[in-house]
This record gives sequence, C-alpha cells and structure tokens, in this order.
Amino acid sequence: METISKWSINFSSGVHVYKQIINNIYEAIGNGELKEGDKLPTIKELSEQLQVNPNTIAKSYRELELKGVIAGKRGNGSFISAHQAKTAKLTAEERDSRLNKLFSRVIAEAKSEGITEDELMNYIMDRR
Amino acid sequence: METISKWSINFSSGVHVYKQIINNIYEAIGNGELKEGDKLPTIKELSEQLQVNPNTIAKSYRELELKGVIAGKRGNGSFISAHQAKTAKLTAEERDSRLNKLFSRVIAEAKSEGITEDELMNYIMDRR
Amino acid sequence: METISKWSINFSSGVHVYKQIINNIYEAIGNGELKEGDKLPTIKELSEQLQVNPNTIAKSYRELELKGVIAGKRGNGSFISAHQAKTAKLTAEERDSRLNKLFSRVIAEAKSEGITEDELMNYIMDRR
Amino acid sequence: METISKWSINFSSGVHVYKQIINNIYEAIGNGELKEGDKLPTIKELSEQLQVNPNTIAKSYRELELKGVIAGKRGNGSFISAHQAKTAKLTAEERDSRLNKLFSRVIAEAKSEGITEDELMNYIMDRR
DNA sequence: GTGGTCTAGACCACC
DNA sequence: GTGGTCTAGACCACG
Repeated sequence: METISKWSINFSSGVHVYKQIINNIYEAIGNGELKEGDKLPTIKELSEQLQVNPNTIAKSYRELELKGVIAGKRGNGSFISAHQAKTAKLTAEERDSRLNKLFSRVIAEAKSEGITEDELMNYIMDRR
Repeated sequence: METISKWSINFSSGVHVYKQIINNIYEAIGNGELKEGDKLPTIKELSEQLQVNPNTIAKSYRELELKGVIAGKRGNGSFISAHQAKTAKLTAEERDSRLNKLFSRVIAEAKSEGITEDELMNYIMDRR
Repeated sequence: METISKWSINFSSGVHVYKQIINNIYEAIGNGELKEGDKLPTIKELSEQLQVNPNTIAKSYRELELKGVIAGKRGNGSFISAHQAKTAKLTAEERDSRLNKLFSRVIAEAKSEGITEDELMNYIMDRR
Repeated sequence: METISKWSINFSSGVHVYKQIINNIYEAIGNGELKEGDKLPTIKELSEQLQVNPNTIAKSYRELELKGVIAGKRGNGSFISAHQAKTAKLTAEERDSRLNKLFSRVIAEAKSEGITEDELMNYIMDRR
C-alpha cells in the first residue's frame, strides 16, 4: 500500500478528479502494484493523502465497484475483485499512436510557454 | 485544412471537450500540420464536424487566443499566430515550475487515455 | 466584502461587461480593497448585485484565473491568488512590449469614459 | 487634418472599435483640434490610416451624425456641425475619481504581468 | 451550495 | 458570413 503513495492529482488538467483516481487504480492494477485480493487505501486515507474530498474518493470507488473491478467489504475497506476486468490492454500500435499524438502536443505546448524542446527533454531525463 | 478533419472528440473520457479541442490544435502544431499563419477551421465548421456546440469551440479558440497561440480575425476566421519566443527568457526557477505543471498535467491526461506513466516515460526515452 | 458592493456596470459604454468586471477587480486589488487570500463575491451574488448573467461573471473569473490573478475553489468561492513575481524576470524588450499594449489599452478605455489622453497624462504626472 | 493622425485603435481593449473612433473625435473636439466647420477625414482615408474596415468608420460617422455632432455633405465629406454638443465636460471631481480608479487598476494589472510600479512610471515618463 | 462545462439561441461588431 | 458577447437554463464535479 505504501508503494501506491506516489499517486498524484492534477486539479487543472481538465480531467475530472474522480476519473484521475480511477485511472491511477487501473494503472496500479496493470503495473502489478495492486493484485487480486489486495486492500485499497481507506477513503479517509486516500482523501488525506491526495488532498481530495472523501466524497470524491467514494465516487471513484463506487464507479469501480459497479464495473466489478473492486469490491467493498462493510467496515473492512475495499479490495481488488477476483474477477479480472483488466485494463483492456491497448495494442502496441494504438498505444504508440496515442503517444505520438500526445508527445507532439507536449512539445508544441511547451514551446508556446517559452520552453525549448531541449529544455523539455532535459527536464524529463532529470525527473527519472 | 483537409488533413485536420480527422480530429475527434471522446465524450466519455472524463476530459473536458473544450480541452480536447485545444489539445488537438496543439498536436497539429506539434505535428507541423498547422504552421504560422495557417487558417483554422471556422467555428461553425468545427462545430458541425465534431458535433459540438459552437460556443464550446469558441471557448477553446478564445483560450488559445488569450495564450497568444492563435488570433481571430472577425469575418475572416482564426489563424495560427507567430510562435513566440515572446514569453521572454525565463528564470530557471520559473521554467522548472512551468515544466512541472505541464508534465503532471500530461501524465493525468495520458492515464485518461489508458497510457501508464511508465509507458509514457519509456516512449520518450526511446524517442531520443 | 461589503466595501466591494459599490461596483457598477455601464451597459452602454461600449466596454464589454465581462471586461468591466475584470477591471473592477483589478481596481480593487490596486486600491488595496482586495488582498491576497481575500474571498471574492460568489458568482451568484455578483450576478444578482450587478444584474448580469452568472455565466458572464464566470467568464470574467475564469479569465482572471487563467492569468493567475484569482483561484476558484469548488464549493468554496473564489480567492485572490498570491500576487506573482511569477512571470519571472522579463527582458527589457518584452517588458516594453507589455507596457505598450497595456497602456494603449488603457488610453482606449479612458477615452470611453470621457477622459482625454492629456488629462490622463497630467493626472499621472501630478501623482508623483 | 494632419494633427489628427495620431489617433490609434486598440483591437483588444474590450472597447468597440467604432466607439473608439467616436471617442477620438469627441476628444479632438474637446482639445480644439477639431472646430466647428472643420472637415473630418474621408471614410476611406481614416479606414486606411487606422487599418479599420470602411464600414466601421461609416458606422461611427453615422452615429455622430444622428447626435448632430457632425454633418455629412454629399460627395464632400463630413464636417463638424455648428451645433455644439460638446463633450459634456466632466466635473473636475468626477474626472479625478475616474482617474483614480483607472490608475489603481493599471498598477494592479501591470504588477500581475510582472511589471513593477517604478517600471510603469518610467515607461510613462519616457513616453511623453 | 459553489464553481464549471455544455447547450441553445439571440444579437452585435466587423469584414 | 465570421468571430464574439450575452442570456438562459440544464447538468455535473466537488466540498
């Protein structure tokens, strides 16, 4: 559960917060950081960690429960459900296509903010 | 202008429509599909093509105009502005701050498309 | 917050309503009536007080938010942001460019209120 | 007519272009640069000088003609009308009140763009 | 309840 | 005909 604590929410990304939480959970499942039967962080825990209102976390969990990805045990927290519902892996082709689009956007956006492509790349390298 | 017509909107991705439009435009600029002085599709055109309310398109265009990325000419359409080194030389501090914001936003959006942070990083590394 | 309630809109001045609202906020900040962290009137409040559609107020607030002047907290209202030296050190060139734009804009707005360019300049000289 | 040629239009001031033109004419009358019987620039002349569409100039002249401030002579241009319709001089008090508001806004707006009050004042001094 | 997005449609400034 | 403002009102995310 401690490894999960690098989740982060961007409040001005144009992506709904509850959706970002869902996405993070999907990613963690894909990563193997969360496996069948693992316990998810409490709503209260996540709420404090991500600085997000508990209701918002609850909404994310509710939506995942509806899809059968997780299951809530009354008073015991929520757990990754035995039923798979994997992240519907993208084909390598589709993934690369999206990455191409995404990255050419990043470059343009960076430039429009006065950042060169080199500065961008250096930043990303340092970030690892 | 015909090459642009493959823009598409995902209404259930959790990413705001006006933001997706902005992203598409940044992508096209990054791609080289749109260059300085090029004419953007008319608000009405895009509105019909993407099945989105004209005001929503207008909102996207306006936000880009405020950022100086495009410029609207009444009665003539909107155009890609001269890309600016206008934001002037940034301090290292300010530059890193912008990069942080930009990149954390990108991560959120990537995840909303089913791309993990690792996949994103690997892609960028390979790209060098 | 009560001192703010003397804001007023002139619907026939030829100046856009959303711009007048922005101007009022800038004025209040310049006056010292609004300081960092202060709460702005609710969109709904201002809307009723000024007899202007809520969306128009929202547009003003959003534009100021994009510029980093204010920040909106969902369910809590909008607040004056920490005033930034965030735009970083400007080059002399860029600074003069911004001053040119700003000041020529101000002249246009002054004239729209019946103030001549000479009166404006004299006022500023006297002010020193 | 040559002295008039310092009129300028700001297209992003939030003040309608046709209104700016009207304001400029009122100011010129107030200044004494334009007196009763003086000939106004041709629509075509002004259009080229200000880089504004002739229709827009025409609209400004039409509005001034309706108010009796100017009078058009078929094929001879437009002239300042004998009837006064002065600029409805502001009281010194009212004028100073508006200038106070205006200037405190300018300072706040400049600051929010990374310009100090000193830089602003120096710029204005140099501008004379 | 608050900010924010989106739709729909009227009207206007400008070309 | 094009961009842009404003209104009106539904609906949503978030607190």
